[in-house]
Amino acid sequence: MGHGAAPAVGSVPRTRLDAANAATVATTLQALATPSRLLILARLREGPLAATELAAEVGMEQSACSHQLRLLRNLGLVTGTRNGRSVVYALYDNHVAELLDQALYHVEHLRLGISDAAGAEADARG
Amino acid sequence: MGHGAAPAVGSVPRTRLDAANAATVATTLQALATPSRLLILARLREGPLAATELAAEVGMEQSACSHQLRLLRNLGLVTGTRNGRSVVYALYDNHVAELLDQALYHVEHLRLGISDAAGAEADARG
DNA sequence: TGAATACATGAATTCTTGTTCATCTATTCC
DNA sequence: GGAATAGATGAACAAGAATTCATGTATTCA
Repeated sequence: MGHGAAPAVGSVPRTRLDAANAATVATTLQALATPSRLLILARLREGPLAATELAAEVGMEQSACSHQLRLLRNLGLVTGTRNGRSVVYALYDNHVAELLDQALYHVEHLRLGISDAAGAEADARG
Repeated sequence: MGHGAAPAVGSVPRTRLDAANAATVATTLQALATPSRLLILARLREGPLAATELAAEVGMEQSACSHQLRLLRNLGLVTGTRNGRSVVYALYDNHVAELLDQALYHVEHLRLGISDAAGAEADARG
């Protein structure tokens, strides 16, 4: 396969995935499946921030960012707490931060093997 | 907030996420953002399997499953190796397995706090 | 060689989703 | 109260993606 086994980063209890859970899990993971939301979460990973500043930092329009923030709130990934005129957003808890970290880490390492995978795939198609 | 900090499961090097990377990372994470692919990956997590059997086990039509498998192959998440008439699919490497494990683990724990988050959110809007 | 099994693929369709635009609510300060 | 700032939200639009259907390719076996 040309790609050795990766070192285990951390061992985590395995969750059994049935068809019923798949839908809800997929819904939550969709939060990480778009560049805009990924940037939002990555920025909040570094600390809380008001909505407008957040939009500015990730280069989105206020409205678009607000829509995405609502989605992330509904998924329970971020919280928004009013502070005067502004609403300060933050990651909900450590699970979100770690989910992000793990996702970025593994995806980055996966991309190192993509050309490799393409080659193996070509062989398979033979 | 009603939700304490989660115990750190494993510490992983932080990846800096800029706008350029966000798109490619999001593309890869989309593999986990759909019930069908999630079921496919979860099944392969338990061991390699031929395409038709895989489709049967996750309850998909052969064609639909094949389309998703192609996508997963192009992302470098799974490999398909021909074995006689059948093509045996497997997770590409340990990073895929761990990404899956971590995602399932954290999402499951996130969902425990969702009603909590909804409450906090209502307060914030108040 | 011909039938049967196992996958792959292209086109079409339908559903979902992200963004924009316009507008609306809430809060602060005069 | 009125203006200004900060966010939220609904409708509309555009783009993307998942599934189905029909068909194509590859391999085995008689």
